[in-house]
Amino acid sequence: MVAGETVLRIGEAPLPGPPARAVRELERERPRWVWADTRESYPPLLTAGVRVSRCHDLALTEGLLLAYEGRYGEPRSARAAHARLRGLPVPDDQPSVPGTLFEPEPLPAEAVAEVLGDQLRRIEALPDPGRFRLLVAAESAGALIAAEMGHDGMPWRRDVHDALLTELLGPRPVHGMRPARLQALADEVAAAFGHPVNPDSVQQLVKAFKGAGVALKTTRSWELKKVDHPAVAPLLAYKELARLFSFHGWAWADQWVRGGRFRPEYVVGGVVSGRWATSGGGALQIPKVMRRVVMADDGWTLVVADAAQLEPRVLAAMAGDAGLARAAGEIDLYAALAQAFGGERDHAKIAMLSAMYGGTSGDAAKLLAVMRQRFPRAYQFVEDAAKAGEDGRVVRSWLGRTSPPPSGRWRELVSGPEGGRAARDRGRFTRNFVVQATAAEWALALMAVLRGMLPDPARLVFFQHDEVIVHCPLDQAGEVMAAVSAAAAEASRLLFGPTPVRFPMETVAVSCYADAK
DNA sequence: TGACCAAGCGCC
DNA sequence: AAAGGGCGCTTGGTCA
Repeated sequence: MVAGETVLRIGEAPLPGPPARAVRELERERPRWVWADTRESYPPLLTAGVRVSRCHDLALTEGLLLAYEGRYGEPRSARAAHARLRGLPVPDDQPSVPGTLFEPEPLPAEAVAEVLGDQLRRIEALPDPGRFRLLVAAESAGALIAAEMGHDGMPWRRDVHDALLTELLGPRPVHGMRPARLQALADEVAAAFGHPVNPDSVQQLVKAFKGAGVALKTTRSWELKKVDHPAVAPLLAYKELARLFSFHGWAWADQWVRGGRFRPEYVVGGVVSGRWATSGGGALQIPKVMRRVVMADDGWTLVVADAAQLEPRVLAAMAGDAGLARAAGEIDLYAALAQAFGGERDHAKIAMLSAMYGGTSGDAAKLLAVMRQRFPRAYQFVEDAAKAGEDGRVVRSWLGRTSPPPSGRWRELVSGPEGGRAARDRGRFTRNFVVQATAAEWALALMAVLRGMLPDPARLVFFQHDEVIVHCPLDQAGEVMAAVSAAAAEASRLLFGPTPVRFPMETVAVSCYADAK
């Protein structure tokens, strides 16, 4: 374990000396490092050129355990966990911004060992410690990967980015000005109304349309598209380009791209379902048009791998529904289901998605009835999750991640006149949670296994829910693609054991991300 | 002036 | 081709 200047492993005495060198030495035995917070301990090691293969992140584990134990929202830092053990005042979680305000004293190694021991005991007390141990391992591996991806960065060609922006917006404007193309569109909008209107202001737009005899509740794109007015076309174009300019324009690149690499800040488990979030850089919302900026280095390639139809496969495996699992043994799950839905692949797809997300529109009800009859266990699985949510109970993923409990506000609301609405909303959330959270676990397991199989110097450089990108030398492409496929099989074995459900990856090696798919 | 919220839209 | 849930991020606008 690593705590400040002290380095030791379980059952050993503290070792003196610079952490990086000691860690490098001990890493030869591939221990599982235990530390308070990967975000604090790992980046300095990476900077020193040291990588570790496995860890146990106390803070992430504490968060998972507290949620399982019905103590959602209690501080989850290792320091807080230690204070609770000792009956001391429990410090609030600090927003993790290293190097700002103050850096707390590192947690002593003895305290780290104490918290670890407590966590391991609590895990053993759970109904299925094996699954939860896998969850902890996967979450911790995710923390390593997130730190490494932040360190290595994703290839990002600033020259291509600049050319793309210039093509769409015009040359980079001086600070505070609109690019030429944006200004031209804004002028067109104003001309269409016959007076100046700020196209970034919802209020001004609604007022301007009202003056032109068009009543609008919102200025959402799909709403505007139904309106017949000369301002609509330039306004829609403006909105799209303005977003590009302010979200992923030159200023964004100045902040997030250095040395030909985009270095986002991932937040492992940042979404309640266990999906990752970002705390800057917007790595999970990069518009598709920007993918052409992501290019492999000379002599290297990008292996882009996408889990196909992940969520329905996860449901099939979890629910143990023989019929659905049989269909999920095929490459195209929806096509395999089509027969049950009158030969219509689209109907099968709508039925599955409605079951997982609580959809009610269009033909959903009719198709759900078919699903209930043909795939009763899968249907019942998500229905049970929805019922739990409506009743104010929590639900858990396959490995044991627990949904947040309902808020006090929700409990008030649900007993009021609009109670039915609040209950149904939460039912949709818990219905989706069990599937999305388990899919996130599968993806974490995939990445953890894949990371261990990658040949040096291949690197994971991007992760987006069910998609990964590996940057590697051209001559490693075949090996990496095979590793992706093997890792997917291993991830499904780890989570579900023997199952007819397959988890195919769509994998391609490309020099530019835009060429995938 | 800074804190906060809502709108809107990008990704899965 | 939709449908659902989840997020982050920027801007304008309000309030203290």
